Amino acid sequence: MKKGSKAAEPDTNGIPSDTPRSDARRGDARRKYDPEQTKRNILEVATQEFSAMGLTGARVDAIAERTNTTKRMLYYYFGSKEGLYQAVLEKVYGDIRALEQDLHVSELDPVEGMRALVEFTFDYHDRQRDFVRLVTIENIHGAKYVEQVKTFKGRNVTVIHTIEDLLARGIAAGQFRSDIDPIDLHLLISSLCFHRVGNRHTFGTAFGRDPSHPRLRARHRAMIVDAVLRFVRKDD
Amino acid sequence: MKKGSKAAEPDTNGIPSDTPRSDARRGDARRKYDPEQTKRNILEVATQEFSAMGLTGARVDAIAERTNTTKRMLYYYFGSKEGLYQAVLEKVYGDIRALEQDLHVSELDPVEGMRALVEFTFDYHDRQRDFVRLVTIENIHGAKYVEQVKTFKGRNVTVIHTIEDLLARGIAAGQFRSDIDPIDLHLLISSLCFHRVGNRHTFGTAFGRDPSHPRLRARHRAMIVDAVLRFVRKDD
Amino acid sequence: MKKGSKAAEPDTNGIPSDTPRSDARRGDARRKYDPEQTKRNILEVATQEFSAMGLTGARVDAIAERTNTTKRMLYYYFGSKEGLYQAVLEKVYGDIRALEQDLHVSELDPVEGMRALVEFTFDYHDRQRDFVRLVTIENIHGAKYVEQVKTFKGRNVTVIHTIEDLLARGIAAGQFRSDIDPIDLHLLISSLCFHRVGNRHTFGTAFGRDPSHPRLRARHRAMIVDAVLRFVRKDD
Amino acid sequence: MKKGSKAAEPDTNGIPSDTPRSDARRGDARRKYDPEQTKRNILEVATQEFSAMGLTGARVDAIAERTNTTKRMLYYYFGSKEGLYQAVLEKVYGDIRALEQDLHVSELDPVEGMRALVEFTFDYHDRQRDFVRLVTIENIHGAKYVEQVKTFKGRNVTVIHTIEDLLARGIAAGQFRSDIDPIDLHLLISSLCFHRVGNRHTFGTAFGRDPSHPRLRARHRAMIVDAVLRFVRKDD
DNA sequence: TATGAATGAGTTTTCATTCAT
DNA sequence: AATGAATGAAAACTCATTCAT
Repeated sequence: MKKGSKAAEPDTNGIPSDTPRSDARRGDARRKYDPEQTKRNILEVATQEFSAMGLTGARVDAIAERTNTTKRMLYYYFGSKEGLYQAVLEKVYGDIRALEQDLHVSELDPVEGMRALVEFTFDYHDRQRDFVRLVTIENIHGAKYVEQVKTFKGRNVTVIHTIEDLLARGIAAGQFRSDIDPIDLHLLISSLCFHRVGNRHTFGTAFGRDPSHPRLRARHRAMIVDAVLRFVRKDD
Repeated sequence: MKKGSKAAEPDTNGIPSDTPRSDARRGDARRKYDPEQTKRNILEVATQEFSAMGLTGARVDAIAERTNTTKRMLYYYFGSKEGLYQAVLEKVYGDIRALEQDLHVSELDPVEGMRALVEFTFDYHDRQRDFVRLVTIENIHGAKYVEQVKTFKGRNVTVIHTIEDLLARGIAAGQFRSDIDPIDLHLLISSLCFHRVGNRHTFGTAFGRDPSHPRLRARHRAMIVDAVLRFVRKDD
Repeated sequence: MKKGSKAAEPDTNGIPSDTPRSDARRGDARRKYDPEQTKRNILEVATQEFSAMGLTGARVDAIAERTNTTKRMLYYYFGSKEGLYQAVLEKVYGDIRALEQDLHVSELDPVEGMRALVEFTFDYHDRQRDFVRLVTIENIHGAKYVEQVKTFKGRNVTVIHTIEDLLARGIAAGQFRSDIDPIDLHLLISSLCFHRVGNRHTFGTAFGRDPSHPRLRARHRAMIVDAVLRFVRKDD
Repeated sequence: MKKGSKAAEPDTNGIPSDTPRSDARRGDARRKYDPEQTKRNILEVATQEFSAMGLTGARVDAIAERTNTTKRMLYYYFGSKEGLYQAVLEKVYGDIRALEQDLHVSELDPVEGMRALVEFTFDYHDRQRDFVRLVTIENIHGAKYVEQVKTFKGRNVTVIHTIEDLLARGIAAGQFRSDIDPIDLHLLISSLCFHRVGNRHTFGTAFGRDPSHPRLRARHRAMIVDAVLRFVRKDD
């Protein structure tokens, strides 16, 4: 009944996952049972399925079928469909944090730092469609599952701190306006980066233009950076 | 099995629907056979249910129960769960167009017109959460249902025309930049108005701040208008 | 919702039905309501539908839709789905009787008479597929509906009398064997004429050869006549 | 809700199925998990139900109730009502082939071989009423389900080869006519054996004579063998 | 006589989850 | 640690029939 013995890799759009197989088995002989590997495999497949179908739309059978293991293991490790969904959310939020560490905007000039932050946010959303979709799905469910994800709240403070730092330095340098709330600015940036990915299907249908098309991608990136910089810039 | 005969009103947030009841029941006392009323009633309930639960999450039984009729009528008029969902999409997209007609931005000064357009867009999304949720849900499904809605594609051109007109007049008046694509601008405005509503749950969880709170609402409205105007404004 | 306002004529294979429209309205002014016409229309459509789908497979809605009238009338005139089915059986058995009157085998030489009878039986089954299917369907239901059809039993005696007469004259003339039971002979003839029509689909699928194909038709007709004559002929 | 654990045996009329129970349960006491047994049990019950009620008339619930398992297992193994129906067709057509193998007509004198073939065909149809009914039902459905049964087409060639062999040897021996098409002959034999079983209800109603009555049975058997032999025999 | 709307009981199918091995 | 079989509850959908006009 299984579609194949190898589960397709999730659509990470070229960004390597932080748990490569070769690395995970480092030092091991090829074991028959590898719980970590099994769990990871389930999580990968589940990420795709939940992302593609939503929490209610996803089918436990469908997930199990694309897995290297069976449905029973899914319950063995994650307890329930919802448990698996939460594990997926946890993993996905964990992935993004790893990337954010690489952003050292505090070392940049405020304007350049702001640009870097927006570009990073843009690129991340543009690439991590699964993430965008899962956030969307969570909102359909009133964010009630993400609330239980421990890593969730903490990671968001970081971004705000980054923005606060940028704004403060920009204000001090006479480059930025002083009346901007950092959380509002984060919302503004997020909006611009998120919407074009999350709602690209209805947008594409409505206007016959797919916002994720490579050509548009570059233009949107420039436009969003431009819009944000114009917004924060101090009027002369 | 029925919960009662009083169907809950949909969350239209004070904006009257374009098919007022008084008209539908013209002159009559509560008639037993009133197909239009029956269909409207089903659609209203279904809008809430689909909006709240998603296409897969919604339950036909649950919809029927909150209706004045039975499940059978739902199939009688809409053929299937998906057919009903599509009818809901059609209605919801129809509602926004009706309102757009009332915006006579072409009579306004470009800057004021732009402000009016953004404020309208902001207010609409802020109030019509069902609409925002349904669009989100459609995107989870890759917009495949809205694609089958005949009236959908033509419907959206209007906004673009409005924007084109505003841009042209603003450029002519030396107020606006001349390098802005109208569809991109629409996307930008939409992003700002949509995201804070659609993703308010995860946002609220992340930052302990509900973007739909009345106090934030006004600030966001001003911020978004400001951001858009700064974006389109011609540099001196 | 209706497919069209005109119901397609049943597949009578070129043999005119005994109740042509023009005839039915003879002498009438074009009346708004014509109960006989309505009934006939329903019966024609029902014949096709029951013949094509079986008693359980036929859908009252489907019949009504292809009718000039509505479902309600169907119940008005025929009481129930089963009532309509029985009316169809009655009509179909009535039709065949009308044709049998034209066979005057008693005036023919026994061998020629037998040939004529077999050819008539062959042609009738070959053309009246609806009849064959309905008989088949009745057998699925243990013939419990046809038992209530008044015209049914009577009409079958006629054939047996015809055969008895042929056999008697053939025996007297030294042409036919004297040990043949007329009802058994009728069964034999029926078998040969019925099976190739009733089971032509599985036969066609099994052997890649459609027994109703015109080329085969002539060959089968000759073969069956030949087989029957060889069977009844007296050995020298 | 279950009627009980004793599932009624299908009407195999004394001919053993090719998958005897004793073998399936080899050495074990009644096992709880025995997929083959479960599938076989469902198939047996389904054969009866479909045969008795037709595809549309059969009720999945009714089948499940007479089974040792639940309705769910029926879907687990056969996917759908139609899938189960197809599996029944496949089994039933498989059964007849198995028996055909035991007929070694090639070792017999042509006339005796032909007699043996006809008698086998007669006996098989006479006993396997379920088979006859299912074929009838398939024809109501235009053979569209049997067309999807992979094993079906190849299966039927065997009989034709047998007939070809008999005809060739009979012609060589100067016993048979040389102008007979083997498929036509198969159709002729089938007709005679099938019709009296498949249409015995209407026949019984029409002539007050049940063709499946033991006394008639023997007479029909002899008559059909006689008719076929007279048909193939070479004229002097 | 005629009609479109309405319906309750039933029918097929699906789904997350657990059991026996 | 792992598995294929099994399940009950619920979900979507259908159908012959009747009601109100």
